[in-house]
Amino acid sequence: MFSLAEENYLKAIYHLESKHKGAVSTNAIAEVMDTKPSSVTDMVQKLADKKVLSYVKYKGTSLTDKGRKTAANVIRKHRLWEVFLVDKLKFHWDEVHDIAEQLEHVHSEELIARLDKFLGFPDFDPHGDPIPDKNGNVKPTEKKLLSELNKKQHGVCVGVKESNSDFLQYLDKKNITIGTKISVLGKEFFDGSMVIQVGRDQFFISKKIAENLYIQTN
Amino acid sequence: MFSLAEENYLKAIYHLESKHKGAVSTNAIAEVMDTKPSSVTDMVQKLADKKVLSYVKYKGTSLTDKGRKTAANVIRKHRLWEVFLVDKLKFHWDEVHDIAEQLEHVHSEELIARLDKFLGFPDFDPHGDPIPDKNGNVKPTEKKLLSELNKKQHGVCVGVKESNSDFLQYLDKKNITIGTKISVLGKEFFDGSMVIQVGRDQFFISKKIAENLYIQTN
DNA sequence: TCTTAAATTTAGACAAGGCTAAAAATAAAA
DNA sequence: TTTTATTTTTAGCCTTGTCTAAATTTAAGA
Repeated sequence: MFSLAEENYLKAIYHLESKHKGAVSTNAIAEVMDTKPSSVTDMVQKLADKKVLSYVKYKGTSLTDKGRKTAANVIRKHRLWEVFLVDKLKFHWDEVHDIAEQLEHVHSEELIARLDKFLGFPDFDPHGDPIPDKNGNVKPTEKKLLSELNKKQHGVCVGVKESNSDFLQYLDKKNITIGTKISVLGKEFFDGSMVIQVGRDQFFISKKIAENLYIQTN
Repeated sequence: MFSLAEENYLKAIYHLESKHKGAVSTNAIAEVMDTKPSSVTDMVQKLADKKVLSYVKYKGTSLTDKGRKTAANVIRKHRLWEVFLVDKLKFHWDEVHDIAEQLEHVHSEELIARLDKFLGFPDFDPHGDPIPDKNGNVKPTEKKLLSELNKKQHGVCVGVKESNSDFLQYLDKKNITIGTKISVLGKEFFDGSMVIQVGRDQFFISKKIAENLYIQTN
């Protein structure tokens, strides 16, 4: 059994590993955890003792299989609770993160199994992120960023990369959500901006927006 | 905002106050919290500083209005989650306590408001205990113990006093649950035992059982 | 009322997690 | 290849919540 703090560290390291390949640096962990590097060193040594990550002084850490599984399980719980909050309690997708952050630490296998069933065994959370299975495995998905599409291509929005509140609210204003069809009408190579079509509306979006929207084409 | 430990102390003191009138003793708190009296003294002094209870050395403590409201709110959350676990996730009523014990500490007013609505604004939890409202008020209910009934009286089971797992499983075996009609066919004054009718079945129950079942008559 | 027993509090210590300041190791620049 | 800058670790301290052992207060019995 892991403490709340330990679970949060494992989760953070899991996310960092999936972004930048190779060992995760102490400073990187400190930044996302919003703590001091010295605190990270302490915790990382403790977690290494518990065999959930391997740590080499001054060289960084990486999760062991056990650590990766544990982290994936916390993320599984987080995302299932997010589905519950949005689908059942009718929260908006930009409101659920902090609450799920608390709910993810409730310990009960049975609870999660039943919640999963109650929600209809969802594969994705409200932001389009995949929900790991009981064993911590994540189905590989072939999605691309909207910014990778070219003129005249189209696809369906299947997720967002960043999910901060401002961005999600922007998407709402533009009626873009998971499942929305998006067509690229024009693309400016100078700054990466695009003109896209969403439903009957056509509008301009910046490169930054296009780089944070995942699209499935086919 | 109160810590997990503080919320648990407030809850325990709330329950103790409702059982035995007058100030709550340090030892009594230590017993239900499963800690040492010295730990209780520390915490109680801290909570007195926070104005949620009044404490007189060697004399015991009692909740202030603020403390009572805070405690009732934790209990409100606990009971709403229990309703969720039983009604929606199909847990059995003897399985939900430990999970609700964790869920009750999730902080979000909005979450509880929406959960309440989702559950249809229930008034009682699966054990028949009343759910306090947002302001910490509990509707006074006029229920009596089955042991207070006499021969030929009858009523409907509206709750249980103790809710330990063995007792709840006994009730299940006898098909007694919230809403079950119970008639007293006979009562032995020597030991307080009874013969009761539940559905088509008639059977003997001990005084101890009868003292732990709440009945509404009328 | 005096004495013993029970309840309660104080003092001092510990583990978890975090912080600051200083030391050590690595990386970058001259 | 030195020197400087950055990253990481160590050492020592703090807070929360807990414990044990000892001291103190209250309650009970003779």
